[in-house]
Amino acid sequence: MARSDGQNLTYRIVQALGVAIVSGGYSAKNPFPIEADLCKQYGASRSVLREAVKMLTAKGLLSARPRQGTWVQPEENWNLLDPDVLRWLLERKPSYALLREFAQVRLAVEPKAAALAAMIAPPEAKAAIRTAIDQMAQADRDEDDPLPSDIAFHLAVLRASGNRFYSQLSGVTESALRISIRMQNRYKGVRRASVPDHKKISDAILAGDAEGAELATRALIQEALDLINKADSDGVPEPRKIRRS
Amino acid sequence: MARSDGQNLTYRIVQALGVAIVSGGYSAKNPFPIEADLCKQYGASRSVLREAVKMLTAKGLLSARPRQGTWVQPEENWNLLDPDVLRWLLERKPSYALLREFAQVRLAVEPKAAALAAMIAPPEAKAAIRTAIDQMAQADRDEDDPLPSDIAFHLAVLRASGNRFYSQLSGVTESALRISIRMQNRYKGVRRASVPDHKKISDAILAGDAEGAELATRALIQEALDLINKADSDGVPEPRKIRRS
DNA sequence: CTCGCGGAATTTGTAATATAAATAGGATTA
DNA sequence: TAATCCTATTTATATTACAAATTCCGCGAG
Repeated sequence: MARSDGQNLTYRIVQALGVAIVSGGYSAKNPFPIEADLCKQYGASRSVLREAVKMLTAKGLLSARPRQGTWVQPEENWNLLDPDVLRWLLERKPSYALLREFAQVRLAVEPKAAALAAMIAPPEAKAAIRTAIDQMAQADRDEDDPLPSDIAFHLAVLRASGNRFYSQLSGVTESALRISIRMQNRYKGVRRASVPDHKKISDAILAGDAEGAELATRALIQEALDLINKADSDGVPEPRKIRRS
Repeated sequence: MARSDGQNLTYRIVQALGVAIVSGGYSAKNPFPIEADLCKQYGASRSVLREAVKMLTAKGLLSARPRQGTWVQPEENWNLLDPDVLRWLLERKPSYALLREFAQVRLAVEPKAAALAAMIAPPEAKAAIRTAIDQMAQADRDEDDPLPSDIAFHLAVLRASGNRFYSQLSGVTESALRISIRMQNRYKGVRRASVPDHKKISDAILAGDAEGAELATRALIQEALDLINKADSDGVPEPRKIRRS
């Protein structure tokens, strides 16, 4: 995994700074430090520190110039669709606004992905969908945590679409789905995901019914979106941070 | 601009390596070089070179380990939605497949963005849409290049949606739109974009007609998608590379 | 007093070198 | 043959030095 595993120093600093930045830890009255200070703060050499800063720059979080120092980019320049950035945001600064916007993305994309999957998914991709839905049902029967198979199902559909951008979203999606679904299930007061609703989607895809898959997916995600809006307007506290792994 | 302006050595190397990677310039028989060789090749110090490699790592293109060297990640790990990565891909290795997949994304997202814009766009956002459509009409009358205002229109709609992910896509979209629209216009044999079709969208948004905006947008983009598929099946040569700026 | 100019100071950019850590691959030995 | 150790290679980290960009301040001319 080339992710920020925290194995080596550079990635640990990327992680720490990335979280601090998206959490709003730097501002006008607490500007982003200069290299020398960051070195002291993290007890790292200038090399590693600069490499970490460069990685965050590549993700649109930072920018630097000689004599002016390094500063946090305005939020609209952040690469929100970078898996790391989105994960940091959702884990450290979850908000109904962000969950709603992400649900809107899902509402736009997943039904189309399901339709494409119904039309062109190769056998292996269909098998992955079938496996996921089976495991969901299994978890439901055993009263296990349905979250992993729920996520796996949505990812499998996105991948089965054969569209590289949709597949890409699945990487972005994993952490977002984790939070969305968890919130959804907690709010509903049940730990069960709605197996029948998911089954409807997979049946349609496996049967090659594009329109049915699209409609069923739209219905499922619309429900999730409605739930977020309801929780928001009901004044339910924002979903809490994820515990450190 | 924190983009790869080519201003300083690091960004020039990021650009050069990024392009080489997405163009498929490295493979089993031509593996990614070790740091020492890259330093010689680009006449750069190890510091700069490592910083450039780290930036590409942050975009999912590379991965490295002691003793094993640095290697190109499988394509499914690339951050396709990173503006740099997508631009490199489209400028250097345009293909109908990629254009089609991107059009599918637009088909999923832009109608929803238009609908949201109709519902909640603040006055400034609506003004931006109005300006863009006016300039399109102007360019049409004057027989100027309609491309810039065409792009501006689509970006304005995405931004007006108030959804940060959609706005994000607009950054990603800019270069993709440039190629898509150019291809579209060239293939149609006209340099004119279809002003009436765009006008229909903006009218609906400005009137607060969400459904109308969604439908009109879907129609426009479906047409673009059909065009790509037709050009592909007609065996029209792939869109050519963009000239160096 | 104001404007412009130049020099000093600060901060990132680049270079060069040295050492540590990880690990693949070969040599050695039981 | 198999387990172990050794060595070579490559990235990871640290340190130092200097270059380049740019702000800021002070000084002098008008």
